[in-house]
Amino acid sequence: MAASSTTIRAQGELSARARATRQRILDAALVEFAEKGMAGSRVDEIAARAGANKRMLYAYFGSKEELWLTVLERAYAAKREEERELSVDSLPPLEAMVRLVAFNLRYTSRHPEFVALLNQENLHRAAYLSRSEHVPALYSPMLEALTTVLARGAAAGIFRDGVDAMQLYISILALGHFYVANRHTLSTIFGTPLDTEAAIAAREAHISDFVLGYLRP
Amino acid sequence: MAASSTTIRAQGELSARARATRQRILDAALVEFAEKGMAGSRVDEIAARAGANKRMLYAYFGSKEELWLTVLERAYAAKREEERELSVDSLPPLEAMVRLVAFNLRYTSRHPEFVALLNQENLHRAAYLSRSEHVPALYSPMLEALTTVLARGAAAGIFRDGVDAMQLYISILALGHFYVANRHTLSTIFGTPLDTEAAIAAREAHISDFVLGYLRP
Amino acid sequence: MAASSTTIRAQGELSARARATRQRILDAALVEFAEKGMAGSRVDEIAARAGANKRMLYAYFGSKEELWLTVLERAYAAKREEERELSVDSLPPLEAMVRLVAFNLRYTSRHPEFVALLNQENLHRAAYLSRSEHVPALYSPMLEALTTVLARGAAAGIFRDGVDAMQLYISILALGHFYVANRHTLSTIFGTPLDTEAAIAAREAHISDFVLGYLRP
Amino acid sequence: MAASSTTIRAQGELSARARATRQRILDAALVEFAEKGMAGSRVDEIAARAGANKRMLYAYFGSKEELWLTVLERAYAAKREEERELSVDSLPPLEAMVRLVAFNLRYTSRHPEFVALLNQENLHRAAYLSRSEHVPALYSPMLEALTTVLARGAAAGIFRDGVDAMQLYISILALGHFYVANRHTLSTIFGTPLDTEAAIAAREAHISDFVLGYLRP
DNA sequence: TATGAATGAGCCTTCATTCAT
DNA sequence: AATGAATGAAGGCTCATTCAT
Repeated sequence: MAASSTTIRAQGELSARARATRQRILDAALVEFAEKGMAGSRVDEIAARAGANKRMLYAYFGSKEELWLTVLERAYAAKREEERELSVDSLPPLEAMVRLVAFNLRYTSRHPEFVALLNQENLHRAAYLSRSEHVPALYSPMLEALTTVLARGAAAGIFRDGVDAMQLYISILALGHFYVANRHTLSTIFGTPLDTEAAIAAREAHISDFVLGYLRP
Repeated sequence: MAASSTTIRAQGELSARARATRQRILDAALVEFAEKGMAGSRVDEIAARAGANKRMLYAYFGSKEELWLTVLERAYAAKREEERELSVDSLPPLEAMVRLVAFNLRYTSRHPEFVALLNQENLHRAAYLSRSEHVPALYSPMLEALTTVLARGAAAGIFRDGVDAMQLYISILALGHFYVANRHTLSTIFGTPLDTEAAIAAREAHISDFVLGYLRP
Repeated sequence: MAASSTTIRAQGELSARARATRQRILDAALVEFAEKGMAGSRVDEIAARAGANKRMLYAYFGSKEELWLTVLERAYAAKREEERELSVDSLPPLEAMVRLVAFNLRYTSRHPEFVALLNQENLHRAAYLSRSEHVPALYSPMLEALTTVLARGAAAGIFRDGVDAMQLYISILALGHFYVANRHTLSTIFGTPLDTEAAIAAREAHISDFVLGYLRP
Repeated sequence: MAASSTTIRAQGELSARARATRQRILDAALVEFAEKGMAGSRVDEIAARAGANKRMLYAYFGSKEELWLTVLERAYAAKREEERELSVDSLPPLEAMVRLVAFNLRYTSRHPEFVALLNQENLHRAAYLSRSEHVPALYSPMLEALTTVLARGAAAGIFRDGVDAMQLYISILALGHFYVANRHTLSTIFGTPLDTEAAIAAREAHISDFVLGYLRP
C-alpha cells in the first residue's frame, strides 16, 4: 500500500501485464499527440487506441499533462539514443559530420511525430519539458562530441577554426528539422511535394554540401 | 465549410465601424491563436479580447476555422510585404544575401506569433493554408529574385555555381525560423537563454557566416 | 463587455428572461441539494429540473459550490425574514416568547429543506457559509430583540433574571430544529412517527412549556 | 443489497488477522464517513487509510452502503453503552438528571463523528438505519429508566408532574446535540467560537439550568 | 450593426465495483 | 486471506455555435 491506491507512478514495481498496458498507452498517446497536438488529442481516443481502459491511463500517468511529458521525454531519449549510436567521436571528422547531418534529416523524416511533439511543446513555451529532469542531461555529451570532432577537423586542416559547437548543432538540426516540420506549408507554397524519397535525397545532398561548404577552411 | 448565406466575407462592403470591429477581432485572434494554438484558443476569449460580441465573429468569419485561415493569410502577407521591401534584386549579390539572412532571423524573432501560426498549421498538414488562393502567389517572385541574385553572384565570381534557389531559400528560412520556433525547448536543453538580444545577435553572426561560407566558390 | 463573456454574476443587470432562468435554477437546486446533499446532488439533475441548460448554471453561478452557497444564503435570509415579521420586540414578553418558540418549530417543520442544508453545511464545517458576507449580519438584530424581550420580562417580574440571550436562542432553535432534523432516526428509534400534525402539535406544546417553565422567576 | 454469496458477514468465524483487518476498515470508515459524509467518502480512501486492500472491504462488507450501516450501528451502540453506564435509574432524581444532561452534551462534543453520522443518516431519511435490527432495541431501556426517574422526582416533590419522558429525552438530546452539530454555522453566525472548553462549559451550565428550571414543580 | 441568452455535444476526470491470481 | 489490474458508468465542467431581439 506504499503508493496511493489511485495512482501508480514508478515503473519498476509493475508486473509484466501492467507494464504492457502502460506501454500500449504510451504508444497510442504518441500517435495521437503527434497527430493532433495536446489540446486537440482526446483521452478517450488514446485509451481506445491502446485497447486499455481510460481509468488505467489515469492510474499510470495521473493526468493528460503528465502523459504528455512522459511521451515527450521518451521521444527525446529515443532520438538521442540513435544519435549516440552514430559514435561521431570515433569517426574521421568529415565522415562524422556527414553522418550527423544525414542522420538528423533522416530521423526527423522517419519520425514526423517527433517533430510534431517538439512544435507543440514550443507552443507551450516548453512548460512541460522544463519540468523534466532527464532531457537536458541527454544533450551535453552530444555537444562535447561535436566540439571534439570540430577540433580534430581543424587540427587536420580540413575544417575552419573558431566554429561554435552549439550554433553548429542548432544549424544542423535546423536544416533537417525545419524542412520536415514545415513540409506541408512549404509544399503548398512552392507548389511541389517535399516528402517524396527523391525530394528528401535532394535535400540531404543540399544540406551536406551546405554544412561541409561552410566548414571549409 | 461553405460560407453560410448570412456570413459577411468581403471587406469592401463594410462600414467604417464594422471594419474596425472586424479588425479588432482579427488582431485579437492573432494573439490568441499564436499563444494557444487553434485547438487551445477559445472563441469567447477572442471576442472578449476584441471587445466585440461573439456573434460578430461568426457574422464576419463564419467559423473558428475560417477565422484561423484569414489570420494565417494575413500573417504570411505581412511577412512577404516586408521581405519584398528589402528589394534583394536591386542590391549587390553579397549584400542582398546578408540582408535576406538577417531579415529572416530578425523578422521571426520580432514576430514569434508568425512562427507559432506556422507550426500549428503544419500540425494540421496545411489543411487550411491549402485552401488559400493568395499565399502561394506571394512566393514565386521571391524565388525568382533569389535565382537572379545567385546568378549575378556566380557571374561575378563571388558565389559558387549550381546552387538551387529553393533549397537555399528553405535553408535560410530554416536557420532563422528553427532557432526562434524552438527557442524554448532549445533553451531548456542547452541550459542557456536564447532569446536575449545578445544571443540573437550571436545567432545572426553565425548564420551569416554559415550562408556566405557555403556560397564561397 | 464588463463581465467576462463566460460568467455572469451580478443579478441586477439581468434581463427578465435571464432572471427567470436564474431563479428556476435556484429553486431546483434548493430541492436537489436538500434531498441529496451537495456531494450527492447532480448538476445535470438540477439543470433538468430547472428546465434550463446546464451551461446556464455555470454562466450564472460559476460552479456547483458557488451555487450551493447562494442557495444557502437565500435559505437563511428567507427564514430570518419571516422571523423578523414576528416583531417579537413589539409584543408582550410572554407572547413574544411563545411565538418565537412556535415559529421556530413550525418553520423548520414546514421547511425541512432548510434543515437539510444546515446539516450539510455543518458537515462542511461551514466552509461555504463562512465565505458569505450576508448571513452573519442577519442575526445580530435577532439577538438584540431577544435581549430586550428578556429584559422587559424580567422587569415585569414574569421572567427570571440573568438569562443569556444567545444561549437561550440556541436552545430555542435546538428544541425545534433537532426534532425536525432527526425525525427520521428518532422515529426509527422510538418506533413512532414524529412528523404527523398531531406529533408536531404535541412537540410544540412541550417546548412551549419547556421554555416558559425554565423562564419562570 | 442482499449479501453476495461471497460476502463474509458474521464476525465470529474470522481469524485474528482477519478480524484485525476488518476492524481497521471500520475505524477508517468511521473517520472518513464522519468527515465527508457517505456520498463524499471514497472507498479507495477508506481502504488506504485502513492499510487494507480495497477488495477486503468488499469481502467483509459487501458494499459501501453496508459498510455505512455497520459503522452507524456501532456508533449508536457505543454511545448507548456509555450512557447505560451512567446508571441513571440508581441515582437520586436530581443528580440523575444533571448527569444525563451533561453526558449528552459532553459525549456529542467528544464524538463529533457521531453527530456527523446522524446528520447524514437523517438526510437519507434513515434509509439505512431502518434496516437495522439492533438499534431500536437499544433505546427502550433508556425511556423506561427516564420514566422511573421522573416518577421518583415527582413523588419526592422536586419535579413537576406530567412530564412526557420521550419528549424530555428528545429535548435533552436536542440541547446538546444541536449545539455540537451546528457549531460551525452557529460560530459563523454569532461570530464567536463555540467549541472551546470554556464555551462548552458555559453551554453545559445553561442547559443544566434549563432542564432543571423547567422541571421545577 | 450588435447583443444577451441558450444549447447539445463532448471533454477530462473519478467512482464503486469486479476479475484473475 | 490478500492483491494488483481492470472496467463501465457517470460527474463536473467547457466548447463552438445559434436563436431571438
